Amino acid sequence: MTVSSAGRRERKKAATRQAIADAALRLFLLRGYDQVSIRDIADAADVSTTTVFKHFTGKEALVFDEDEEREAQLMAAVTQRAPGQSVLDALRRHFLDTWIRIETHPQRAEFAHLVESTPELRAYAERMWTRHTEALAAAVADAFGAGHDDLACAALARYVLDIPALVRGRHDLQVAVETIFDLLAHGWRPPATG
Amino acid sequence: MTVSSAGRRERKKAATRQAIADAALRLFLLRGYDQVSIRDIADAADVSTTTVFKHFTGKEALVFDEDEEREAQLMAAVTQRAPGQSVLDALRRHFLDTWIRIETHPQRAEFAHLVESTPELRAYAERMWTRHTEALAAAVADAFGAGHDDLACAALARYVLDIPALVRGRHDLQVAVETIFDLLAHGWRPPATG
DNA sequence: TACAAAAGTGCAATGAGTCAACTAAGCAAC
DNA sequence: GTTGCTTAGTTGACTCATTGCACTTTTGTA
Repeated sequence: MTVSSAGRRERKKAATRQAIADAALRLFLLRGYDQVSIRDIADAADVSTTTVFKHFTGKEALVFDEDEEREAQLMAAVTQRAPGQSVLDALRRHFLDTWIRIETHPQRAEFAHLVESTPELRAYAERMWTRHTEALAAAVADAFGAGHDDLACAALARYVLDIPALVRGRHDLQVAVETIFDLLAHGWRPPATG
Repeated sequence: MTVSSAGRRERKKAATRQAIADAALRLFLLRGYDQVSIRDIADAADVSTTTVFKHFTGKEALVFDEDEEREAQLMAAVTQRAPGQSVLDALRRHFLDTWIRIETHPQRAEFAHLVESTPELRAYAERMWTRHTEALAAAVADAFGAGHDDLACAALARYVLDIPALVRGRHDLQVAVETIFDLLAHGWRPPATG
């Protein structure tokens, strides 16, 4: 029975994890982050509170269950860019094409609002996002054969990862992203004022 | 006796606050952040634990008791820059002159190590620092008569405030800071290799 | 079948942070 | 000075996140 039962444990584990994440998100959206306790989530998912912590490092992590994917996409944008395309250009395209699309997806709206309206989550999201700085910096450095501690690469990585926070709430994300990349490519210029 | 006794309450309050902050820092440096409870601090300062929270918003805030000052300095660097000096230049000078001097001050070393070695504090410090983005962005925007929501100004503010995190741990802060400002002024260039 | 690893449970404990009712010190006006 | 308002501080109980431990159940495997 090795084949048919292979990974039953894995699947059940994944199912439990998903049940917890689903229950958490549902309750958070329904009542607000602060108004939901781990106990509530555990009950809704029909597990014990300790089991919740076996699957997630903390309450905040329950909200951001699918972040590795987006990091991977970002990394891929650099490492698997079209031949002849510059790193900066690859990143710009990634933001304009992939990132904006995801961010403006209708389903994303209420989730975004949840994060937006909970200071604790906003802080966590930002931390989580900028935490990928090292990985992206390494990818950029590799693209140039520079050392992983190269300052210019680290700066580019961080500045690019700041973009989501910077353009948040702008009416025209497209224009906003272009503005930032223009600054990164050509240097900062004073704003044009009447 | 209006003069000599004026604000005795104020002074006592300030004294209590200081006693708490001092006790906290002393214990943190002695035993490490995680190994000190609010209870310990309250006992050392001879107040109740609730009093601690009357003066400080949370445990982390006990460590960063004097941050408004540095924000004010930064703001002043922009608003009170020498005539004819560009904003970017004023900021560069501020970092090279004032910021590096403070950061490399001997007394600062053990404090820096405490923050450095406590992930919770590192995250908090970064958040605290970048939280001033709005204020700095407004100051920069004012310098150009632009609106307070001007994206280019917001980006510059955030990117400048990222500098401490970016150059942390570099052997030559001077060079590191110059590198970043060069990027901000003239755009990003691939690192020179081979 | 028997055994080891992993998933999950229950329970108790720690520690941060909040709340409400109370005490007492400062301060002002009379 | 005494009356009375304001506010710092106290006390103790409470909620909740998070951890550790000992235990049971399930699953994979020899």
